[in-house]
Amino acid sequence: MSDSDQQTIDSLSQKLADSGLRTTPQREVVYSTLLKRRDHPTAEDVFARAKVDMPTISLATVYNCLETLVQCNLIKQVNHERGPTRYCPNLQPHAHFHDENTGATIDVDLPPALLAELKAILPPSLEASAIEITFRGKSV
Amino acid sequence: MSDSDQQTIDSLSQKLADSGLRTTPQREVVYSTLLKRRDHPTAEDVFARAKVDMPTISLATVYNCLETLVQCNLIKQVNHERGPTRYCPNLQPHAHFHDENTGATIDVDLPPALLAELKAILPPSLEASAIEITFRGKSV
DNA sequence: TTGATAATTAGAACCATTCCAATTGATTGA
DNA sequence: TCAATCAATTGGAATGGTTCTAATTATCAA
Repeated sequence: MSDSDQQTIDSLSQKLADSGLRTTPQREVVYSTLLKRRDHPTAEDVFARAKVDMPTISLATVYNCLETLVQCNLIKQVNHERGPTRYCPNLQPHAHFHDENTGATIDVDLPPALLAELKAILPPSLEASAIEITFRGKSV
Repeated sequence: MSDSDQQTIDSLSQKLADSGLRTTPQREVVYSTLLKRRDHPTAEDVFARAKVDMPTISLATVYNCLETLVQCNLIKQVNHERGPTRYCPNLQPHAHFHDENTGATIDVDLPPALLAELKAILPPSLEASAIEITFRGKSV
């Protein structure tokens, strides 16, 4: 394991501990799987990749770990139409572009000013805790 | 049926015909159900409401009709996390606010200028055909 | 009217996800 | 150190929204 991997596992342990949760080998494998290839894998994708490092891990555990990581704010869920949920370790404010040609999900940085403008369109009675912006289209 | 209902059914027929599809009693009932209460019902909701006017309609037909209406650009699908798909006859550019208190989905008008700014954050290689903006939060 | 095509229908199948009950693993306190 | 307790993992069953299938019914065009 590289130094930077060890560092990210440290921050994983930190955030888990903050929520009173344990650092388990399964959680480490699932989290490092997401960091390794940031291509918005599904739970099944993560399962397949995690099994390379830990052949005994179960799909149920992958779901459990992903949910835990989401709750600890280490990763984000990405939904597109009714497809399977995808997972994303990018914590910066960003939008998603769904490429209809390839099926790929691409991160698009979101300028803070635009985020503020978006929040401003809400009537005062509505207080947003999260915004999700999704583009659908084709890459040329 | 009121004059305005008849008018909307006329535009339904028009758009269906444009796509080479027939105007059926089921499609009329499903469409008018969506116009009657614009509260983003699920397919099951639409089914329950449509049955009042047409007790023999089936859930499969409701799904078929909703899909047809989406394809004819008469209604929009709204997805939120992994909940059931909801349906919306509002064709103006708008965002959705999901109220965590009530579960309600609220339309929020989207200024054209903001829409343009959003499209501008995409790299030139990505051409968006649709944008979806969803807020999650609480109403106060 | 007749044949072709479109639409509806009931129920089966699907698939991502969640639930459940049993087991395994880790931590705490005697 | 050794229980006792609690957390986490596991395989498989169950769930729920949606889609598929095959049969029937309705509509249209010749």
